[in-house]
Amino acid sequence: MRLATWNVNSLKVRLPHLLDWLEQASPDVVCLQETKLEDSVFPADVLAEKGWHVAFAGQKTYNGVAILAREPLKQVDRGIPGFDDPQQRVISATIRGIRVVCVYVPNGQAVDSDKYRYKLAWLDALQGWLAGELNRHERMAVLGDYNIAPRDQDVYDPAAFGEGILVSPAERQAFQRLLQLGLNDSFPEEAGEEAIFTWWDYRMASFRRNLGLRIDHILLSGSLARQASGWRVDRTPRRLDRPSDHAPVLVDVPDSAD
DNA sequence: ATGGCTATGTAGCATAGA
Repeated sequence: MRLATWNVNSLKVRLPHLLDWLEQASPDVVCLQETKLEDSVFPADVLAEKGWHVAFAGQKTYNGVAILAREPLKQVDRGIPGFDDPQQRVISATIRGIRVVCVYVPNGQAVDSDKYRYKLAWLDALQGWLAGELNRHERMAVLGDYNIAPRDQDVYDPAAFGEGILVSPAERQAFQRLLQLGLNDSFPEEAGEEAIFTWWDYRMASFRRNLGLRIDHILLSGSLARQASGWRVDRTPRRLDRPSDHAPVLVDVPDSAD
């Protein structure tokens, strides 16, 4: 079972890229972020024609998340229970016995801004919710755009970022608290510096110069993490005309026979 | 030099992203 996450930065613009990529990369489950589409205009028909089951939670202009799967999605839930939020940033579903949670973590804009405080509160709510979810679901995957680079090596120029957003101690601590729940980063510890970034700024020819960040992550519960393999970033869609600024991240986990 | 793009909503720029 191949799991993937991709911040498409407008599904309207990126739908052709997505359809091509689904054929090329042959994932079984795909979490999308920043669809920027209201539910009434989500391209469910086009995806259904290609054999995809879909669940989505969108809004106008901003945010929006979706899960695509080769098999039917069960127990679809939207948002973080108990955290009242008009921003559509979370959708979850069970596919083939795996609880899949798709997250679009707030950006934070600037340290100490209202949006930064919202980001930290949001992460706190996410952690509280996932703690319980992990007790209910042994096989669980939390995929998405976390807007956090966990280590200095995940940033092309750590000095330039200092303690700003995406790398600030409070954000990194929030990420570590997710790991402490029993979620494991499927990113291999032994990975070098090559091909680990998942986002490159549109400006400054950042992609060509590989000035990027690793901010999209696939976290797995223990039983899944022990058997996961093949973590990788697929940079091919980032090379196309009018690309998303994020590249898809994939990992393979074993199919549960039952 | 702290910018440089891109997408959206909306009709010349403002907001947001990371």
